[in-house]
Amino acid sequence: MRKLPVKLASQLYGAAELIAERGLDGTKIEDIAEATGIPKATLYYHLEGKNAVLEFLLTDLLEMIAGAVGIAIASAESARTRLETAVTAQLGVMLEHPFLCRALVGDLGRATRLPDLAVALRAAFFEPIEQLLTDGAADGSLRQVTDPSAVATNIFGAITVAGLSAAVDGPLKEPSSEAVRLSAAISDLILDGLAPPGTRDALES
Amino acid sequence: MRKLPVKLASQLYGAAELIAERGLDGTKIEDIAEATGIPKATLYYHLEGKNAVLEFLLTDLLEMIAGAVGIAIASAESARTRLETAVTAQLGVMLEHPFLCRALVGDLGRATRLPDLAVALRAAFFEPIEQLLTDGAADGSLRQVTDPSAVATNIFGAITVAGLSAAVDGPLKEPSSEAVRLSAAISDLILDGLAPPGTRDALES
DNA sequence: TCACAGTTTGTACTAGCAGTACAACATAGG
DNA sequence: CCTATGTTGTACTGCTAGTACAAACTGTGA
Repeated sequence: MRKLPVKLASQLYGAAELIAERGLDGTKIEDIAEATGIPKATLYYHLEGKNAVLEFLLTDLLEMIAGAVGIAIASAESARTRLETAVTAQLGVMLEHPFLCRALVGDLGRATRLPDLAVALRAAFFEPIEQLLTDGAADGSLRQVTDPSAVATNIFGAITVAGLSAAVDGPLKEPSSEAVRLSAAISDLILDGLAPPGTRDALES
Repeated sequence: MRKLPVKLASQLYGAAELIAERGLDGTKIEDIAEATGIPKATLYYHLEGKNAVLEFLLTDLLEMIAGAVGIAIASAESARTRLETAVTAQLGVMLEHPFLCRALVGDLGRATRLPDLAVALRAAFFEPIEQLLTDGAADGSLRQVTDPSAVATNIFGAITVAGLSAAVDGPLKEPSSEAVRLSAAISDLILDGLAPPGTRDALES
């Protein structure tokens, strides 16, 4: 795949809503052509097919997430604080782009069958969290867990499903404040847990 | 859709792996016919099309999950204990049926566009958890949280993504012991949280 | 044994869409 | 003004979902 000219790339976003709504298979190339204003022949000149349209859009989303999370975890704060910031950052990007998220969830199967995308997905969502768990155990701001990789998957799942649910429920007027609200619930859960106060340390001793 | 004769229903499972591997759109009706041993004409006599094949398989999976979780939460234990049991139950069913899970994740978009299935999905995964949170706040075995619905979504996400990841990584020799391992990690996280011992109550006071 | 309803299955067909081919045209840089 | 590269319309091919239908098969009940 040649590198897409900037102008076309931006037009391509016009197809996101369509794909989110109907899925890639329910969307005809002609529909994409019409929605984006890019003629079919031009689409095929630059892209290798329908899948490439989705791949382009999703790669972009994942890069945005990876970027935002990368900034969040690069600060000098404790791992615990950076974890909270990273959660908010990821949700923030997801809620800013509900159509891309819906396209992602809608064609997750295809996405996981696109090898580059699977790697990008891991890099954007999963690896930063795993890193923070390690950092937190080191700097003492987070407890050492038995199975860090499984816990990272769980956190990743909690965040991602929260973001996807919100995206499926529809676009928001205030994406960033909603991101703060949802990430507060996640931090509340994964930091303090659900055991009633006082019972936790007792169980561990 | 007429009710499918039992014999055909059981044969239909032979298509699960195929659909998991390639997605529904990558799977030709002829392939399904060959894999299941049911001729194409017979498939169309009983089912309304490709989607109906997927719908049948996924409805079955969701019923199994709803059933297992239903048993788990019906016991007389504390809500906290029932929550742990329910997590294990859900993961158990998911890990027993990796191909169905992969088909589900692979065609999640289509699944969410099948209205019946979306309802079944909520009933199987989400609602039982929400109920347990309420019960736990009532019986004192779980802490009262600020936003129960958001927290339920997070737990639901943690479990589901754990199950789906395991399914995507491939079938297991020992699904039930793996389910125990994964659910231990989840319970560890959602009950005790990641804050180091001693810091939690201080923060809350 | 027969009649009849429902089921099974092979074969042939239709329709719609992804992707290709290609020629005419536009544009920009040297 | 010449050549590279990009743009676009049009026409075409090939594949596959889904349909049509007739022939055969199965079981039930009289």
